[in-house]
Amino acid sequence: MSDTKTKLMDGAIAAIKEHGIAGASARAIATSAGVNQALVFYHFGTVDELLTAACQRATAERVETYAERFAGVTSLRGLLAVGRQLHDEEQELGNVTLLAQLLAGARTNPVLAAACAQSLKMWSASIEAVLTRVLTGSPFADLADIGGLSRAISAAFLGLELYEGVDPAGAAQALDALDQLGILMEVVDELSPMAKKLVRSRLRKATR
Amino acid sequence: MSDTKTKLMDGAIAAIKEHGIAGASARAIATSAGVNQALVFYHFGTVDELLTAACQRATAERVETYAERFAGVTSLRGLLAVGRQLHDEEQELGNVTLLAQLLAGARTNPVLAAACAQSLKMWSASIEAVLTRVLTGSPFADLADIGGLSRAISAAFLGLELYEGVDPAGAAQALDALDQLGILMEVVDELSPMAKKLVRSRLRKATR
DNA sequence: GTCTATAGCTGGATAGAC
DNA sequence: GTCTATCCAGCTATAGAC
Repeated sequence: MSDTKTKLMDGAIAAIKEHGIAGASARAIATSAGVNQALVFYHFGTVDELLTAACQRATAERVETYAERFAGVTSLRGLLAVGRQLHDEEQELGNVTLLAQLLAGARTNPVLAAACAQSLKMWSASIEAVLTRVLTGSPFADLADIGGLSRAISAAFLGLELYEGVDPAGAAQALDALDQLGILMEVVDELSPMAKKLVRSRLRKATR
Repeated sequence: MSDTKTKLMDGAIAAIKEHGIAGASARAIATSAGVNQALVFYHFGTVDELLTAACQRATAERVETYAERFAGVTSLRGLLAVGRQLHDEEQELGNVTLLAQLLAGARTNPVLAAACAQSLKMWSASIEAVLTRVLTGSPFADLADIGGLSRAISAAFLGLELYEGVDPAGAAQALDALDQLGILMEVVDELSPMAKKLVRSRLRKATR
């Protein structure tokens, strides 16, 4: 991978963070990257292709960074705690903004949509691995759709990111509420075997 | 309110739905509205001001439409059922896309950000009213922060909307998982008084 | 691979006739 | 209030020198 290509991908990410997806033009990207504007087209053909490549690389990098911490999670609340760390750190770095901007852009851009779908899958897969580990033996493990739950969690964090942009206090409040939901699930998990059995059968009945 | 102003707001919404926030130019909006491009500036000063006005009007209209159905909700799962209806219908109409696009645009546009914050508040307030009614007497009513929970729900739906754009099957799966969470909360709510008391005390302890 | 220069287009915004 | 005409900025993309 040539040095210029890397610079351009970094520049693309910086430009989206600074100007939003609408302002991430070849010129803005080249300026951020400190290279000539024409090189965008030489190396990537179109701006969209560059954005796509940058998106994939950035997500892979971030998922990698969190892999270790996800691996250490042993409870639902622990997962949320990592989620909050992730939210705070990525907020600071502007990385989830990035994904939200790319997703908004993906609406009217099929190339970008494909890249975004893959990025979301990377995050969901990380969460799914944790959930599978953590929920084994709990009353919902056999009933709940772990894949669905991990996607719901990914989506919630995505929404929170957008929310944060316009109402930071509200977003913090929402995170606290999610924590309480996690507590609820764990509390149920720690009930006496009899109570647990009851919950299990009610859950089963309700899902029919 | 003059006829042209109304046409322009309708046109703005149509343009965002069709071209995304990045493609909602004065020209595109005027074409959608069937009026002259210069009238955007005569009536609203800037494109951003027009987008802001259109966003507020559209949200108020939609919240109004759902007020009655929200008022009829008597359980958490009932709320989610209305949420699914809302998700499906708004998906069909493209209205939540609209909000997501506006939120993405708000990142780099303070005027729009203020309008979006108000729009989100309208939705959260609707949900909060339902939650307050539905959760009265349940073990989490006095512990859970209802305001936070309603914001979390708003955020989750927002995120799902973006998710839907790139992975519709995954979004549907996520909604099913949320339904199961609702079931869990209701099951706990229907436990024997003794079990309920236990959950309540565990919840209290865990939130400390 | 990298640069300059530029063609060709679309965008926001305004002046001025009606 | 509405329309035409237009200015100018910024955009993608390419041609061609180095």
